[in-house]
Amino acid sequence: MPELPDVEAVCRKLRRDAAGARIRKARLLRWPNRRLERLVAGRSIVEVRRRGKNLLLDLEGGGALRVHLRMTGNLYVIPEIRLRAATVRAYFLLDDGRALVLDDPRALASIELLNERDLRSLDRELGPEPLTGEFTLDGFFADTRRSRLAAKIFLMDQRHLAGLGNIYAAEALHRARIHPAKPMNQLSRRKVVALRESIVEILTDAVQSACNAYAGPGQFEAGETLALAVYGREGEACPACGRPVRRIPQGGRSTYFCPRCQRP
DNA sequence: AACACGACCTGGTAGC
DNA sequence: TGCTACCAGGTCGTGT
Repeated sequence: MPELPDVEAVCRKLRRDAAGARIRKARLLRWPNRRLERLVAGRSIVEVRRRGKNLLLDLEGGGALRVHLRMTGNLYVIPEIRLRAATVRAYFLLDDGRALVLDDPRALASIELLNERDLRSLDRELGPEPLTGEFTLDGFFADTRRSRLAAKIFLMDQRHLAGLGNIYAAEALHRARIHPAKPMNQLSRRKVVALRESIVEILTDAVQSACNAYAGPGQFEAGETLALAVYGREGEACPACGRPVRRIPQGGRSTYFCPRCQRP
């Protein structure tokens, strides 16, 4: 689930459901942490934000809960505590009887309490947000000149750009017609321009469709999902040229691309 | 610096 | 059916 668009959808939903609520009691089931439980109890959630793939729940009095959903995590508010699910890794009982739940089948998600200094260093460690004015062409281009990393690996490195993952890195490269193994500093300026535009377009669309899809339990679940051109489509026809999509390993993960549209 | 690999976890699915 | 092998949207640490 969670690359930037999915995390953004979760964030918007929580902003609606959790911002303003007071935490009565916190329980971390997967990684016992009495200190955190003690420190957040009684504090209100004043704002919910996203930085890259991190969810930040700002707390009254300073500091924030940082939640990273990793591969399969989800964070949501339910009307009351039904904690049957073995996949519930943490929960926060709210003053009004509802509960904020961190649900994660694979238990890879993480949650921690950050002070103001931690927040600043998190911000420094991450690259620009692709859907804001921080993501400038000049800044991005300059960054690409300093790296010989394969384009796909570069895009997934959160220090260059915050929020892309395996799916949207591959999709953006396909849209910009760039081979995933191309060394970043060998891309022409024209290609970097195209890549930047592709990233913004893809993520904008994906945020839109993620927000529709996550409208809420029971709500219109059926928001049309964003069509992926190459990700997960090994052997299927490239929507642009019809050649079969290929899968290659990169950095221990699968990269999907079209060998005709994306030449080395 | 770049890269390869394993670790963290569980669950779904394809193939035999 | 039951088993195995491999795959999965992310990051971190280690070693070469």
